[in-house]
Parts: sequence; structure tokens; C-alpha cells
Amino acid sequence: MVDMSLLNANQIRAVNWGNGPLMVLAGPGSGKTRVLTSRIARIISKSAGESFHILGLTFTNKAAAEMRRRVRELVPDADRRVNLTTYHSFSVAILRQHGHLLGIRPDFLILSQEAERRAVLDEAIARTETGGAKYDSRRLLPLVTRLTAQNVAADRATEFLQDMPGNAQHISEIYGHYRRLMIENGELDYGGMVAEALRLLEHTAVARMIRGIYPYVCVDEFQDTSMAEYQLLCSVVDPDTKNLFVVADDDQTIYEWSGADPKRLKHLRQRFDMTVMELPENYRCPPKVVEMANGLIANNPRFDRTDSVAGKAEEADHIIRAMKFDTTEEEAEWVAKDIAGRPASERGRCAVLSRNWWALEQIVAALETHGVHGHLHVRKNEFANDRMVWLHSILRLANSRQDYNQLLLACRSFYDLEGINLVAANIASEAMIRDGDYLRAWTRAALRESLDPAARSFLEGAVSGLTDRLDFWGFVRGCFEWLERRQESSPAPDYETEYRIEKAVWDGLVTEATVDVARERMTLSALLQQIDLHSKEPPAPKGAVPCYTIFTSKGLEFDHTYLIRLVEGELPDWRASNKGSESREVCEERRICFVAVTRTQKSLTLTWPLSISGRSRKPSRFLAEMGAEQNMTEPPITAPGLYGS
DNA sequence: TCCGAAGAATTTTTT
DNA sequence: ATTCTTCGGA
Repeated sequence: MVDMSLLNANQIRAVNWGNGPLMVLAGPGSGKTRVLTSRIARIISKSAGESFHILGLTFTNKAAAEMRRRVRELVPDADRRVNLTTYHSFSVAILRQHGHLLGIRPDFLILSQEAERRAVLDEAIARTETGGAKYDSRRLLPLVTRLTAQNVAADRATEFLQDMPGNAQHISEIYGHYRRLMIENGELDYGGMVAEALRLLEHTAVARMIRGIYPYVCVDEFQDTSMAEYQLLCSVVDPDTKNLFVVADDDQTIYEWSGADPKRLKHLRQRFDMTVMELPENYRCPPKVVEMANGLIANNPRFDRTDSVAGKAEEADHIIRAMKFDTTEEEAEWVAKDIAGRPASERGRCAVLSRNWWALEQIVAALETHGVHGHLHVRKNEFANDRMVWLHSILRLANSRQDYNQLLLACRSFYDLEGINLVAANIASEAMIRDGDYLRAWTRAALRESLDPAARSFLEGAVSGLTDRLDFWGFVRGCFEWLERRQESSPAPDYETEYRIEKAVWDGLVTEATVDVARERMTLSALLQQIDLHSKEPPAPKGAVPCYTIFTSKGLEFDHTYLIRLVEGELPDWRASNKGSESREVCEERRICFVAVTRTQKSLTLTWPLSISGRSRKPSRFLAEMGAEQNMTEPPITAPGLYGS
């Protein structure tokens, strides 16, 4: 049986919830992950001997992995019966199995790069009769992304676009071409995967099958679901049993701009007639921080939520500091000095948070002058080192032999690597004369050049194994061996650093991808899809000070949190700031601030510069709303002219 | 062709 | 709020 001794009364009520729909409104630090994992573990251990599965949906791979780890801790062999996954991985699995019903090939390529999506959009624009009007794919892409996330059907897009600038007729036609073209090319973007998986669930046979496998559905961070994800989730839930368990916090909705909607919580509640439970106790933050966060969020209209309650006792090292500076340089310098002054063991448990990432670059630079490394957490969808880019592009080319984007990448990265300039256009036309196979044509072109003997023997052996027998494991092994020998004969400075780091990321992704499927049974397309579904961000170097945008810090917690640039125009952002304090935009900025301050476990430092690049700025309205002045304490380290200047 | 005015874009990002 | 683009009139 699952151990309940670490849970409070509210948590136990949620974990012990039987069948039927339940919504748990869980504030920051309220142990929502523990509740979710304990409930999954409880259902599994109670039904030992049965074979049904539980579906757990999260947004990020990281959250899914963490929940998997914690469920395994509670029930060691739970993996067989629990599918903790992301909306996107789940969609890919459905599409691989049933996509043929919609003309989607199981080996479809995931378009993870903006450039790839723009190429499709450019083609869609070219195919649309626009009566001379010009459309720029870069400007149109966010709109197309939006339409997909909202699950707007191509023939209904004009209605959706009615109140927007631009010709609704043209744009909706372009959108339709874009969605269709991707499928024709054997490609899908992230949003498209969810939308097409949803279309598949409209086939009752597919829906019945999925519902049969997963009579229980658990959802994490529901407040950030887009329309398409919401509908996917609803389609998976059996309408008769309605075993839907949802954890959400509407105060932490911060992805409204990318398709989340605070009203969605209410819709879900009504749709499944859900019982609502609250977990108001915050065990993460010091009581003073809870009080500030409550004061802040009280300025947002809320339905019927109660405030957070401090679940942690006040301790001596619970410190709140609020400090203003004349410039961003002084702000960065003080933050860096303050962190550098801490014991090395504490530094990795600190975090610097900001609304946007370029403010953090200044912090990283300032830390560097104090001999401390900072690590900027930014999204990384693709490999960046020439060697990995080449390997990845050749594998993608092996999977789709007429992908011109990958051919371009293969040529460019091979030039960076070997200094041999292969012209993609020539290779493509040569391929079209023969068999249309870009990969074979690329190999022929490369072998015509004067290659170093090691490169030649690798290309002749491993690449032909890839082109003829699709022996991608052999190719990958050969590639790494070649790169290693190449490094021995002519050492390159980035090998030991950038390449090694990305190679380790690759190894990790491959290990993860081959947990469920044996290597011999793994297909190239499945491997590529796994790789495209995961971030290529390397682990932070040990001892480095983590720097996050508030968005990437979501779901994390730190001992000592520094929230910087608290000025009007940054947090809240300008566009929101201009729209007035009651606007939808300012309310979202307020929630972003709420997420930031509730990351902290021990101390919170709020800083703001009175000017940014010579222009004067006002302190953020959120400082007053949090009562930062009342909580202001004299800083333990005083630099001249910084505090109260 | 040049100037001023009006208008649009600017940020955040999981997958 | 500020910067960049576009359009129209002179």
C-alpha cells in the first residue's frame, strides 16, 4: 500500500479519490506532484493483477520523467502500466499507429525548426492566389501556429480571422495549404501533431481503443493547455466513467499568449461536472513570501479560489530583500557580487530570474568578472556543433530522401567540418536525373572530392550501409569512430568542449529512446522522432549559478531567488503596461511575477534599476502590490550609492 | 525624391 | 515606450 504518512489531510483526500472526475486546485509548493504520483501509485497497487493502464499527461519531458521516477519509487514495477508522457509524445504514438487513416505516414518528420516551418509556409503562400498582396512567412508563422493550437479547421479559419488585421480569405487559404502540404511532404510541426492526433480520435474506433487502454487519465498543469490539447484530453476520457484527475493552478496561467485560456478551467469543470478540491498549503516558500504572493495575486480577478496558506515556519535565514539601483550595470554587479560572496555549495542552489533572457546575459557576464560561472538556461531544439548537425542531417536525409532542407544542412555542416563545398542545388538536380535520392547523390558528390583517407573509407563503408540497408546504428557508430580518429590526427578545439557536451546529450536521448524498444527493433523514423521531441539543452555545469527566464523556471524551486529588472516595461512588459491595470495582459504579467516569487524556498531578492540604457524607468507596480517596501530589510551587504540612492 | 505621419512590431516558449 | 517600416503629399 502507498505510504500516506507524508501527506496532509487535503492531500490524502485527493489521493484517495475513487472514480469519477476530480479537479485539484493546487497552489505553488502545495505538493501537487506528490498527490498526482501517489494517486497513480495507489490505483496501480490496488489493482495488482489487472492489466489496464493509466495515462498521465504533462507539458514537458522533464516533468514526465520526474513523475515517472516518483511513481517508480512508490511502486517499483509501475512502468508497465503507467504511461507518463507529454501531449506531443502521446500524439506521435497515436499518429504512428493510426495516422494512415488521414494519409499521414508513420515515418513523418517533426519540424522542430522555425526555418523548416517557414519553408512550408512560403510554399503555401506561393500556392495561394492573393491578387498581388504580399505575405511574409515570418510574420504569418505565429498566426498559423495560433490557428493550429486553437484547432481551427482550415474551412472555418475565416471566422476566426474576422477581427484580425489582414485578408481573412487569403490567410485562411494559406493556412489550409500549410497544414495539407506538411502532411503531403510527410512532415508535421508540434502543433500539427496534436491537431492531427485529435482528428484521429474523431474516428470512434481509434477513440474506443485508446479509452480501453487507459480507463484513468491524469493531467498535470492543466491551466496551460491550448484548445487542441484540451480537446485531445477530452477525447481520451471515457464519457461514461469520466475517470479524469486534473491538477491545476489558475494563478499560474502564463502561456495565454501561446494558446492557454484562464476560462478553460471553468469549461473543463462544467464539461465533466467535476468535483473541486483545493490544496492551499504552501510548503515551499517562507511565510513572508506567501503573504507577498497573496497580496500580488489579489489584484487579479479570481473566481472562487482561496489564498495560499503558509505551511512552513518562519526561519532565521528566511530573508526578503528589495533593492533599487541607478543602472542595470549596478544591479548586475551587485547581484553577481552577492552571489559570489556565498559559499560555493550555496551557489548552485541560487537562481537569477528575469522576464526576458537578455537581461540575464548581463548577469552571467557580471558573475564571470567575480570568477563565478553562470549558466543561462535557454531552449535548444537542435544540435549546434558541426559534427552533430551533420550526423543529424544525414540521418534525416536517410529517412526522407528528398528533403531539400536537410540536404542544405548536410552540405553546410560538411563544409564547416571538412572545408569541402558541396552545392545542394547541383546535388539535388543530379539526384533528380537518376533516382531522386538526395542522400545517394550527396555521397557520390562527396566521394568525388579529394577526401582525407579516413573520411573516404568511413563514407564508403558506413554511409553506403545507411543508404542501402538503412543500418543507422552502424552508421552512427562509424561516424563517432571516424570523428574520434579525425580528432587524434588533427585536433580541433571545439571537440573536447561543444562536441563532447552534445554527444553526451545524444547518448542520453538514445538511451531514453531505447528504454521501451530494443535497439534492433527501433526504426530510424522512431529514433528521429524521439530526438526531435526532446530538448538538446546540456545539463548545467556543476557549481554554476542557474539563470532562467521566469517561463523556464516554472515548476522549479530554489533556495535563494533573485528576481531582477522589476520595472514597468519589463515586468509588466510594455505592451501590457500600456493596456491598463485591469487588462488581460497585465493580469497575465502579474501571474508571471507570481510564478517568479513563489519559486523560492529560503530567500527572495527583488531588484530594479531606475534606468535602462540611459532612459529612466519606474519601479514595477507589482512591487507595491506585493508590499515590497514594507518587507524591505536593510541589505547585509551595502555597496555605496546603491541602496536608497 | 524627401519628409513627416501613421502604423506595425517589439517579449515570453513547452513540444 | 521606442524603433522600424510604409505610405502619401509636396
